[in-house]
This record gives sequence, structure tokens and C-alpha cells, in this order.
Amino acid sequence: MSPSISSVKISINPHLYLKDPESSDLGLKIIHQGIDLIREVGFDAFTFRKLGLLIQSPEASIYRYFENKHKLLLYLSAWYWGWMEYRLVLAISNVNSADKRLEKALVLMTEGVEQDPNFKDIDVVKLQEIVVAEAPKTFLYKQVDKANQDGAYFSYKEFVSNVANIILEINPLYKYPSMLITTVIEGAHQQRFFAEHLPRLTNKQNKPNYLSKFYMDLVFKTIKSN
Amino acid sequence: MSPSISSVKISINPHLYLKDPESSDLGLKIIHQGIDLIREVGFDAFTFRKLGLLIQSPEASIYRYFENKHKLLLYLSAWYWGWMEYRLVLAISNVNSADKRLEKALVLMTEGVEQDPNFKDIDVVKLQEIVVAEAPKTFLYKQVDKANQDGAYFSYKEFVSNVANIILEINPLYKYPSMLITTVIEGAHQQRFFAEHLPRLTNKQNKPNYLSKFYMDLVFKTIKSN
DNA sequence: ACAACTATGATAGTAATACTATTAATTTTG
DNA sequence: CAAAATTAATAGTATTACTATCATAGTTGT
Repeated sequence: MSPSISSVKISINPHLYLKDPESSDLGLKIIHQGIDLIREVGFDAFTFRKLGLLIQSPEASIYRYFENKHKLLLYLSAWYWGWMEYRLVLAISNVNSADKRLEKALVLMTEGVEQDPNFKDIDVVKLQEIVVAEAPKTFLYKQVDKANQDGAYFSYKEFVSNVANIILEINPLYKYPSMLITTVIEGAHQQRFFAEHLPRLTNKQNKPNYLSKFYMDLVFKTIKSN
Repeated sequence: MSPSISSVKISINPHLYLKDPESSDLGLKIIHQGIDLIREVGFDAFTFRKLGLLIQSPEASIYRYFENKHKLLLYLSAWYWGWMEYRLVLAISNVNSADKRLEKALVLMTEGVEQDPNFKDIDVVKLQEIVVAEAPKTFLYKQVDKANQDGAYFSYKEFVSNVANIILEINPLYKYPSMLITTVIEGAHQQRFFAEHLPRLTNKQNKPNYLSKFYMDLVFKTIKSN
């Protein structure tokens, strides 16, 4: 068990907000209740007006923090990946075997999360649900390139690059480490969603870790055999 | 070379439209120019009003064919997967070796398409771009279950199930055939998108078929080694 | 204690979107 | 050729996605 860290803050590129939501009560309310509301009604039906009613503040006030709801979603997924990166570093530091490190990374990428005591403010369980269900939209919209310039995907890319490096340690000749990682990350999200809504498209098993078992098997076979 | 078939029609579940767009000139215009416009401006910015201006018909007329723009997108992806299923059947019929059939299926799933002379009406190249870029939204929205009831994903599921059966022929003990297939399909779409917009997240190569090579390698290693 | 500043609230307004309704003109079909 | 069905033309409504303005409350520096 590592001791808990009292003051870690996930840093987010300032281009994603107009005013740092972590700097005020109203800002915090926007992200907390925002997570709730998006999860509840889905991102499409989510509006700043509804959020305003929920937090009892005029919608105009919310616009002082975020340009629009897409930016809020980008902010939330940037936070999620910043947090994942931080968990990755914790999980693999001081682990010598590259195989073990890759295993730990894969578990992080494929398993559901639990509440993190270091970030009591944010309900990471709900946040993950949002990222799984809505984040694909964040890069599948016409303004990806703009969002990318704003640093929206920075932590995601860092995360992928960290894991890709472990793969290269294990097999320096493997040509597609990043492709393999992103295939796994997005695949795991997808399967989680399918299991709930389109079961014929997946192979849900009763054992709890079937998702990470599936991807672990796939990754190790792919990079090890020749 | 198979002889060309003069009258294949991809059949779509009638719940996806109010009036069959293939039954009239206006209907055809809606889907043809609809494909164009969605590809051009992205699904979010696409509106029936804009489409109406383009085809010089009032937006109200378009609403007689499709309840809303989401239904149109569902219709288009249903058509795409119906067409893919048809291509799959053509590609693997009379091929005895299961390995060869799986190879052919994987090529279909991972490579870009070319114009299909059997369906001159529909620009499948553009349609594929839309499906790659926008279709994830079709199952990542709150109404998936409803759409599923309307048969929106029928052909997709059939396609997956066909390929899953080939995998089971090769390795009857493999436990996750559908998961593997959907991971590949969505992964290939994703990588295609990343290659263009977020290159650090993929490993684009110069050789033309690197995507199918990557996934072919991954799939065969996964189901064959133990 | 007071001016200056900042954050929020309260309210209003605009352009665009996502539809629905109505009637008239046109085309198809029996 | 009459009846039926389709489409065009137009208008209208509720909601969304913002922007603008002004008042007020709290905070900071001196």
C-alpha cells in the first residue's frame, strides 16, 4: 500500500476552459453535477440550461467557465486521462519486470475503476462511465484537430506512449505498439458497452476479469510469438 | 470474377424509415445528397434544413421519409452493413479453407472500399467515410436499445456472427470470437481516423495494407497459439 | 473604513435547430 | 378522367446555444 498523497492535482490545459473550475465553488459544482447530469441524460440531451437549473445558477454563469458543452466534455476526459496516467505511474513504478508492468497497465486499461480516495471530489466511477459512453464523440467530431491543438488529448497520448514503451522493451522489433494499445483501450470500452446493450456483439463471461483476461491474452500472444 | 448481379437490393428494417427512400426520386436524392452533406459538414452540423436547400425541396418533405437525422444515419449504417454482409458472402463462398475465409473477411473489415458496380446509386466510398467517422455515435447514444429493437444493428450482428463462426471452425475452443471481431472492426475504423488526425496514437506505415497486416497478425496469433 | 475589483445572479434577447401543421399544386394510378 | 397520393410552399412553435446588460455581494488593498 502506498501512503495517500494529500495534494495531487490533475493539470489540464487551460485552453479547455475559460476559467479554472477548480478555483471556485461554482466551478466545482459545474464539474461534479455536470458529471452526474451527463451520465443521467446522455451528452446529447445535456444542456447548460438543465445544469443551471440543477445547480441553481443561471446558465450564463456556466458559460463563464466553459465555452460550450463540448469543451466541458473535453475537460472531463482530459481529467480522466490525466488521472489514468497518474495511476499508471503509481502502478508500475518500482516494478522491474517489463511483463509485469505491461500486465498492470493492461488491467488499468481494461477494468472498471473504483473510487479513488486521493480524489474524493470527483466521482471517478461515474466519470469513467461518461468517458466510455461519450468520449469517442470527443474525437469523432469535425473539430478534432482544433481540440488536439488545445491539448485535449495530451494525457491520452502520454498514456499510450508510456505503455507502448513497455511493449518495445519486451519486443523491440514489434512495429505497432501504439496501434495495439489504442485498439485495446477503445476495444475494452466498446466491449463494456456491448455487454450491456448489444450482448450478441461480445462474449460476456461470468468471471469478473474476463475483459482483462481476453486483452491480456491477445496482447501477449501478439507481441511474443513470431 | 463473379458475373455482376443486376438486381440486388440491400434490405433495411422498415422501422428505420417512415417511407422507403428507395421508392421515389426524392427519397433517393435524400440518401445520395445526404451522404454527401454529412461527409462534408459532419453529422453534428448536418440538418434537414441544409439538406433541403441542397436538394431544393422543403425540409418538411424530408421528414416524411425519416423521423429525424439520427434515423437517417441509422439507415445509412444499416445499409452499409447489409452491403458488407453481402460482400462477405460473395468473398467466402466456395472457399474451402477456413483460414483463407478468415483472411478474406479480415481484409473486408480492415481495408478501405472501392466503388461497387452493383450499387452504382450509392457512393460506397463516401458512405464508408461516414460510417467510420460517425457511426460510433449511432450506438453510443442513449437510445441504443430502442434502435436495436428497430433492427438497426441486425446486419452488423449477422456479419460479426458469420466471421465468429469461421473462427470457431479454426479453433472451436476459443472463447471470445465475437469480442475479437468487434475489437478488430472498430479498431480498424479508429486507426484509420487516428492516422489522419492523431498520428501519435497509431503506427502508420507506408505499405498500403499495413492495417490488415496488423490485424491479420493479431487475430491469427490470438486464436492459434495457446 | 472605503474605493476598486471580481464573481455571481437576474433577466432579456437573438439566431438557429428540430420539428409540426396547413393548404395548394402536381403527379400517379385505377 | 376522377380519385388518391405526393410533394411544394409557407408558417409557426418550442428548445437550444449562445451573448449582453446591469445589479449586487463579497473580497482585497490601503
